[in-house]
Amino acid sequence: MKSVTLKDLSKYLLLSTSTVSRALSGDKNIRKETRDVVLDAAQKLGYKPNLIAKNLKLGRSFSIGVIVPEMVTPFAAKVIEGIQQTAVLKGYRVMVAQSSEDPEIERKSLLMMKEFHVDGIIMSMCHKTHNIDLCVEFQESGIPIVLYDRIAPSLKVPKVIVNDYEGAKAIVEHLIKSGRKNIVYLQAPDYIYNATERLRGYQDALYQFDLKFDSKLLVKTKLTFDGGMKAAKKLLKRNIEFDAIFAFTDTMAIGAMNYLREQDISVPKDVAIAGFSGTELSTIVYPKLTTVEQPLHDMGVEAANLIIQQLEKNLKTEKIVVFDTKLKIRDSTC
Amino acid sequence: MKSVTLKDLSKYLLLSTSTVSRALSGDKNIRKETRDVVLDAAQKLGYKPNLIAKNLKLGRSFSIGVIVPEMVTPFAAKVIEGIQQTAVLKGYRVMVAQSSEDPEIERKSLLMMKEFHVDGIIMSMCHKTHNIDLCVEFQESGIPIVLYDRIAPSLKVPKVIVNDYEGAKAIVEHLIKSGRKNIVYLQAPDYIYNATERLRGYQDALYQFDLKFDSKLLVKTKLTFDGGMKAAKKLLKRNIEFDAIFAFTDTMAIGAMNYLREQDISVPKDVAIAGFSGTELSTIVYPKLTTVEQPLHDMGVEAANLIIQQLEKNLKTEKIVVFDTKLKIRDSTC
DNA sequence: CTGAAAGCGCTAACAA
DNA sequence: TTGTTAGCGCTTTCAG
Repeated sequence: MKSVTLKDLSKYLLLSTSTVSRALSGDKNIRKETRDVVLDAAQKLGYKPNLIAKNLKLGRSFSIGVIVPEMVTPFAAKVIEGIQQTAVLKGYRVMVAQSSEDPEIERKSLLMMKEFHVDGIIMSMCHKTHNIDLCVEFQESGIPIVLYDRIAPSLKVPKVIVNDYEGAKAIVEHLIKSGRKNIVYLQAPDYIYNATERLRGYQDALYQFDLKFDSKLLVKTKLTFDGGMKAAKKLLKRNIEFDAIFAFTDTMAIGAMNYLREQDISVPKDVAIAGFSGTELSTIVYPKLTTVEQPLHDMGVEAANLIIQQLEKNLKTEKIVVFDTKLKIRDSTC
Repeated sequence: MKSVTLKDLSKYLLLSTSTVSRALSGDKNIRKETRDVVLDAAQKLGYKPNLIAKNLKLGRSFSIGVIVPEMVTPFAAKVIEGIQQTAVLKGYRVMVAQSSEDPEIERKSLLMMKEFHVDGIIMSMCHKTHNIDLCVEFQESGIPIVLYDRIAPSLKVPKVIVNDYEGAKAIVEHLIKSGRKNIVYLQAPDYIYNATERLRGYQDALYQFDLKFDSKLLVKTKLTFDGGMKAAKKLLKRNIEFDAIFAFTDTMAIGAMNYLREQDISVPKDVAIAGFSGTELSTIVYPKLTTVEQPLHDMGVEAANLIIQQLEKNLKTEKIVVFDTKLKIRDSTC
């Protein structure tokens, strides 16, 4: 089942391959009639360009690499969906790898992407500095990079993020307004960019309502259900008084919430819980989780557009696209 | 930042490109010394083979397409992880697309995969017949296909599945043994292969315990949280008496469970709930969900191996690999 | 406006 | 054991 090639087409039409190629690629140096003839024949013979050959010739692979930290939650899936949709529409394929929150795996994935000659890379970094050197190297060797969500602020590349500061501030304000005084912030490790942004939002919300910031209410933990659980455990064990938790991610929030419930602490009566992400997860747990919703699909679309822009126009930007978030108040707070 | 090519290498070594190529590819027709020299030089100059060129020459793309029905749950992610890991190890890249449970999107994805010249396809079909024609066509045109989980029984391709019948039977037995008499089966639409297998397990478990099968307890619904919810709603509205639900997927089980709770029906006291899949979702909901766990990662590994086997050995099998499931009893049943 | 020819980087006959 | 050569399917100068 050999597929029909440009050569076949040119033989059939008694034209040169170059003419056929030009017709197909919409070159202006061609008579309209010949163009139409070629297009018709291509249609009829079922001609499909061989991307591999095209790639070799053009030195591009028409593929975009995506590296995400995890895929346990629908977070990445939603973004990838947006990327995929946009990319395929413009003739790019998408290759996904997950770092599993391990900077070394992330590094290997980057290297792999290079070996596979992806044209560009979209990445959410599991560590804000660890692989910066590679990213710079890639940039310099002509592989553009776009960062989203978990970015490295120092890297001079386009970025797609949400307003972490505002989102965090809004949700903490909501907690305060509903009468909470001792609000824990379940923080992510420092090597995650957004962690500090959301901390700022948390602190400013407190200040604004004349609540003082208490570092005992700051618990650093891993970005997992388990991390959230352990953090809650630690809080109880240390006998720290708190009536609300704002967690860096929904996952952590859910982990904490489930642990508290197991200890017969009522959510939201005793402790209100709020997260950040806004994936489907937040609506299937009990009670439903108050969270800051991010436009994940759109973020993916934007990231894809940014990378393709660089590819097509050879245009180096450092544009930062900031999406707004939406506060979703649900049963875990009141 | 041009990368070093075979030609560069051959010029540098004053050897022909073919010799260098042979050395690198581990051809036996080469003197050990020259081989070593070449390998050394390749290392030193940082030679990386250009896969695109290789692809064009060999008529292969060294990429594997994966088509999954959804990525909202970690189900697909786990399988993909297994596929990815195995594939990359053997020099293949993985390209993922999701059909979103829409056979037409699945079809488009298949076509896209072909356009991108993937060497083989791993797929979990959202509809057991809709795209069979394309699959057959692909097979015949030399693109091998491996099916997993949601298979099409009639397709003569390798398949990776779990023992749906046994898994379903075991979990329903567990429900019966814990005193449940009126067990609902939330069934998936008929166009999903496993739906009928699990139904068989359900029925046989009933028969075995002399419970009669009541078709009123069979509710067909969509494979989503929402589907589960609506099914539960329907059951209540119809005033059907039931003390347990066995759902086709965890997602559906969770949807139903959440709805019942909202109606102040206690799980597991009034109604026990069990699912099928065994992803992390089942452990983060409240109460934790009893489910049939599938070895998703291993299924991915196996699927990747099966496709690569066909690719490398040009070996057409129709091997069906059946994995065992594990019954995970949690708080949603007792 | 069209054709001839070269070449992207690699592999694999075929020769030597 | 090594080199020569052709060619995978396509684009793109350069001539005509």
